[in-house]
Amino acid sequence: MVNYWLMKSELDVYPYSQLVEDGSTHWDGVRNYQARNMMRDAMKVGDYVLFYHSNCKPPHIAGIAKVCKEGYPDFTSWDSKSNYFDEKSSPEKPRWFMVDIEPIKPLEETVSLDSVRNEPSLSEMPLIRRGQRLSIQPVHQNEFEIICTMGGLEPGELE
DNA sequence: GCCAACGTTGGC
DNA sequence: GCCAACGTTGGC
Repeated sequence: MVNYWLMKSELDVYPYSQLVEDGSTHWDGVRNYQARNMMRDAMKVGDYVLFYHSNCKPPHIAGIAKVCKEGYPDFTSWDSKSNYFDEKSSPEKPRWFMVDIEPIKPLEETVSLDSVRNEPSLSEMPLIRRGQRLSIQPVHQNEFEIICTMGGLEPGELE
């Protein structure tokens, strides 16, 4: 069964356009256990991802991506030169995990945080809950489809 | 196992 | 730059 997710990325760190340029990317650097568990245990190849730009005005959902590789150890965690280095993680005992994602389609029109907030059928999304900082969040299928539609895409015409 | 101090996220 | 929310750390 296909699941749906939202992943946050700071606009000036890794925008959706960079994902398009790269063709795919490994989602390294997540150092939060809840987010790790979702990547390690729950995210499956073929799951859809809303790609969210944070730290910009206005914050918004920029495009659709797809999981193309399931949870595996985040090798930056044992690279002492990496910003994401964690001395408690090793290839033998990895502490952190990541997935790979690939772009599917940018939204025709980005969907701002405000418009999510103003859409009653999206009122349950953790994204708009005050103080919600999780960088990966589960999304319901109907929420995913509503956002696609708001962004000018037919949910059915995604590959 | 409690909880205060501290760090990070991220909208505003 | 501010600050609310919340996760983590570490002393006890």
